[in-house]
Amino acid sequence: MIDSDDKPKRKRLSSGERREDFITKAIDFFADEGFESSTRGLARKLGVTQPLLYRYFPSKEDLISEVYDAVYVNRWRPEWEDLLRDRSRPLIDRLNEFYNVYTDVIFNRQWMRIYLFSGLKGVDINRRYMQLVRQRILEPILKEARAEMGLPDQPAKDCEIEFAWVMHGGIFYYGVRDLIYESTLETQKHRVIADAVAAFMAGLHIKLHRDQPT
Amino acid sequence: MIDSDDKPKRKRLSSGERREDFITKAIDFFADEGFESSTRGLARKLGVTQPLLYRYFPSKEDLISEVYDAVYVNRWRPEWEDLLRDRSRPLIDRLNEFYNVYTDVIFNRQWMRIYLFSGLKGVDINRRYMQLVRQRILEPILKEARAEMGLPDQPAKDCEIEFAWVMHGGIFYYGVRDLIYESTLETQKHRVIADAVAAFMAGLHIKLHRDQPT
DNA sequence: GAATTAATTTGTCATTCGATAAATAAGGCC
DNA sequence: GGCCTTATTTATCGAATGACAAATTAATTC
Repeated sequence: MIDSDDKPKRKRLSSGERREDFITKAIDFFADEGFESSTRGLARKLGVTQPLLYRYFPSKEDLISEVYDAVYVNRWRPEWEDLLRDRSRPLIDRLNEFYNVYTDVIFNRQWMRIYLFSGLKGVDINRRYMQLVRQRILEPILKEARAEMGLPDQPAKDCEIEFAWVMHGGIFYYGVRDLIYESTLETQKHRVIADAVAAFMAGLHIKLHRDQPT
Repeated sequence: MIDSDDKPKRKRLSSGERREDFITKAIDFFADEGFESSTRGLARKLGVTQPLLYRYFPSKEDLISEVYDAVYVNRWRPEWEDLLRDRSRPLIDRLNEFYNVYTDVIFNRQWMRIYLFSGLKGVDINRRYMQLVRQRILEPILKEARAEMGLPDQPAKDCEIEFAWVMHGGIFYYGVRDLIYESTLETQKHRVIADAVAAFMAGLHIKLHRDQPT
């Protein structure tokens, strides 16, 4: 009557399948419980015994590294960078579309929590990720803005990059409030993005014209 | 010759002093190592034995609660709210001064890390803190903005509050990048704040006029 | 300076942790 | 259907954890 684990019909997976299953579920597990949670808890969630983990990963830390890769590296979409450089459209449209598709990827509980957990652990993968954002997103945005405004191309100043970071961080923090603290209002995401992008673009116009060297 | 702990001249503190010392150093310790770090590690840092902690706090979780209070509750300055309501000055000046003094308090490694650690733990103190920010900071800002623009007083709309959150979050995230990821540029804090506040105010002007019901 | 109080340490217990070695069993191959 | 490979489990180790009880010692009181 009870369909408890009366029959320990343990399913046997190929090495590759099992490994993939481990990583996929480890993302959920560590996102929920943090990286300090036990390998036994993870094994329970996986439906296997704890030592089996050590047939696939030499240590807990190695497993965690693979989680980082699966979340940060594999979910990055190179076409985002193309989108931002498409000069057939006004930059403000590109920014809106970019932040909508970008947040489609990163605004989920897993991504956000893994990002914050790993940041607090001090692993350098976060620093590398932020360099990626700066070089592949923010600096191209500033380059496109100068082009659209008819200004000569030149490397972005520090304070311009920081200004772009404030918009980016403001949008990011909306996701944190939504997914970590679960305390956003009912405003739709695309509306928040539209307002943030509009304010950024207007502010940047003033800023770039003012900061212009003689 | 060696001034090692040859003489275990253990200093004896009064109950009150010891307790205060514990909390002060526990803030540093947990900010550095996270709340999952051991009470033995904390005791080592305090220069006492681990069971002594349990003479002052019934459990580890009780000690952590006191750390929250010391960081969140006790560092809030009610005069911030007065500053924002001082109509003898332009709102943009008040915002600049507010965010400069506010970030003087929260932009330190302790505050930031404790905030992020506790947020991921899911304790409700973060949610309460964000309610505080909304009610005591953001809603007053929107009220002041309407007054300065000569618009009738009315409760802020959700999307207006979210717009204020984006500025607030953008500035906050600057602190995170600086103190958690240690990867900000050399731009001075007050410059970043000035740009963020200016863009917010300009955007808000447009937004409030546009959103105005007939 | 002896007696008393209370701050602090020593000693310890039951769990839980990451990790390893050895035993077991499921599935593929001929 | 028996053999062989290997995926998986059982059993276990040593270290670390939160917490408690009892012993010790520094400071206070008279």
